[in-house]
Amino acid sequence: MGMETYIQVLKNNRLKVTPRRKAIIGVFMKHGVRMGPYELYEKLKRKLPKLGLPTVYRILEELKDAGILVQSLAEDRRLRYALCACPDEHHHHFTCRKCKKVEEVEFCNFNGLSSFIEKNLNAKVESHNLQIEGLCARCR
Amino acid sequence: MGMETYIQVLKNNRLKVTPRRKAIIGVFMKHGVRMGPYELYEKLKRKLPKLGLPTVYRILEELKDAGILVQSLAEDRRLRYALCACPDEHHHHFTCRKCKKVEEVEFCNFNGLSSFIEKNLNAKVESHNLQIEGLCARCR
DNA sequence: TGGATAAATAGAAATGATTTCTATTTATAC
DNA sequence: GTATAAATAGAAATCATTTCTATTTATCCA
Repeated sequence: MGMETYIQVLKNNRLKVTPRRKAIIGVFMKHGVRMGPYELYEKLKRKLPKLGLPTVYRILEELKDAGILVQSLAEDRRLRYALCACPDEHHHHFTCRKCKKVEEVEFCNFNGLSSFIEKNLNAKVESHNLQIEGLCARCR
Repeated sequence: MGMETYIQVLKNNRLKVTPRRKAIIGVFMKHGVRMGPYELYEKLKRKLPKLGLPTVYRILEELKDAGILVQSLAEDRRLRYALCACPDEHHHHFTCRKCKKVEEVEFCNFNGLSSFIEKNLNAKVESHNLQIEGLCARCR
């Protein structure tokens, strides 16, 4: 998925196409790893010396809501973000615990679990979030 | 699962059976909902006026590592904890987004997804964490 | 049962991530 | 080009979380 497609997603979500937003998406496209606000801020402050950390926080949240980024909880109990290559269809992501690379997992067999819950707990399942970790092909 | 069993889990993990730890487990047994450090601190400070918030943070982390508690990420981007009724066998938990009650889901069909990842990404899957939310039988 | 020992805790303090706020700038629609 | 609302900078506040040290306590063992 190229920058043009992400720009289209921004527009679809009524988010303006600003240099900051494009720059942050660009960093994620360049480095396929998950990153936190401060890491992005550090990587961008040369090109964008006036960038503020609050702006990074806000943009990350907006991009997550738009489906462009996925959020995950890191070992240090903080949130990291990574690019989602296909925001349109439901799927999951695999993160390498060593190099932090995030890869798409275009597969989900949650239906069985979901109907188990609806049947056994009589509950209505609304969302599920799966965080998968391990070692990628290169690091294993 | 009763207090005696949790005490046994503490011992198995070489954690001392202290009044604080028992009190925190007790609060979770009484309220079957997920809670954060400050909520527990508030609920306990009458019975344990000398309890400190850092102690609560530490105990929550220890009980999570021992498998007595499960951790989940709440909407406010903070971590909450809930009791795990069967720390021995792998399973998941369902949280009601309205009343925050946490229920056991003694089922997991992750194998299919796992072998999909190992085959397609040539990665080694080491762990997965599934957060399931919705409306419980009472709140739906 | 009582002392030895390491683990656990209180309490104060520091840390630092995250959020809030206001004035200014900028992307977009017309 | 201009109007408008959205986005941003920058400073400051907030507050969750962690660190540190002295003290207390659970547990082990004689």
